[in-house]
Amino acid sequence: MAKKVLLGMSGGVDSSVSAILLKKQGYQVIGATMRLWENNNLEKEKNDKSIQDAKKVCEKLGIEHKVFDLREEFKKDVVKNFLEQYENGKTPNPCVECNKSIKFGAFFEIAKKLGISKVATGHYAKIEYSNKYNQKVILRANEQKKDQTYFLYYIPREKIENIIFPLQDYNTKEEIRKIASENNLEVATKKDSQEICFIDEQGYQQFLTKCGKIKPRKGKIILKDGTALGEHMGYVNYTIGQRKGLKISYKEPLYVIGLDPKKNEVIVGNEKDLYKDFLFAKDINWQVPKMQYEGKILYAKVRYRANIAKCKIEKIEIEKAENGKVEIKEIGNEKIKIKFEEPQRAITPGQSIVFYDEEGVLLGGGIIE
RNA sequence: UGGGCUGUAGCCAAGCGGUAAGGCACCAGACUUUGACUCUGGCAUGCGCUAGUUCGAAUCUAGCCAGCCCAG
Repeated sequence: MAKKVLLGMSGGVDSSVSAILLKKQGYQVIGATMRLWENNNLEKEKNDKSIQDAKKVCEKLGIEHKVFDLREEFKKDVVKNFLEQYENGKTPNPCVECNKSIKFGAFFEIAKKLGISKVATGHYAKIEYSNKYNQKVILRANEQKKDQTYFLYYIPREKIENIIFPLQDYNTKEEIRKIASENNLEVATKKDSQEICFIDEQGYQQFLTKCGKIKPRKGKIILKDGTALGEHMGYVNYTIGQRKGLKISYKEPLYVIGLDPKKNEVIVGNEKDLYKDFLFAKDINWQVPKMQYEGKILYAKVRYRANIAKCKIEKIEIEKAENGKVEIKEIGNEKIKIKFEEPQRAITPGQSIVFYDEEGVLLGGGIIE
């Protein structure tokens, strides 16, 4: 009997082609689309459309299609955290949390209940057995530009061996689209999705106000030395490194270099002020045995689209609660200090630092403080 | 009131007789699993106003207006 695999299908090109590839490899594929976020009719329609698209693909391929309602989980695990982080002046990356809790969390559990041990998604990333680490590891995609491993570092290590990324041997989106059109899939020309999936055209500022009940208050925009230059519309609307929307004319471009939620201030400076060569991170998850890496040279990305930079873990501390006891957390309880060889631009609290080895193996990552 | 200085796009600013640089801001598009960054494109038929000199004026002249500074 063919091995079963539960494939997450968004109705897009990538996951549809994944279905084709898995089938070709001899798997019994069960397609599944998740309802994650529905706050109004428009969003419901969007979800229904995605489900319809995925269903059509499954029908064409002669595979089973299921729909799962994970709205509660999504709200609890992803959206809540997203809102809290913004309120604290951080810039969260919900996809990281979603992959851990939803796509490779709740979705994984559903598969298990259905008696399916393998889960697949249309991510651009690779999984291979590594002799070096003696386990299956996630690797960067062939094409660096499309690589999505940045969002995958929170997947618990033991789950990797049951994950399949069917697109892993392809290099470009064009190849994927070609396969889709060769198989006469309507979704072949569907536009790439972008932005955060639960944020609509109105943008995240609207979202924070409506769903998070965050009331942005006006405040000062200041330079490092305290000179007031203008007024902001609420610190939640800014992220470090941001240039657009400050509405301040100055002798040179100004960038946000810090947020102060307590004083409700946005701190700006010039481009040079954006560079730092160290950072602290917490909630670290390692996907390979970590002990081999303390003090060693690693490669890391500080933002999804940042370049990979050489760095070193200077210090690893175990986080302790106020009573001095070691905190037990689901994800690691370490706090680490990273030192970069070259200063990095716009290191932003709430974003992730993701580590790789020199061969592109995803080692792990954490949240920047 | 007298003396001096200034007046170029939303902000800053070059130009000093030959047909309006640049920066910031803003807008549009590209890129994007971050409304970040980056990239590309757009952005004064007109230089406080009015008259004059000149083939030709933002540039020279006169008057007026506005703002700033110093004197009293």
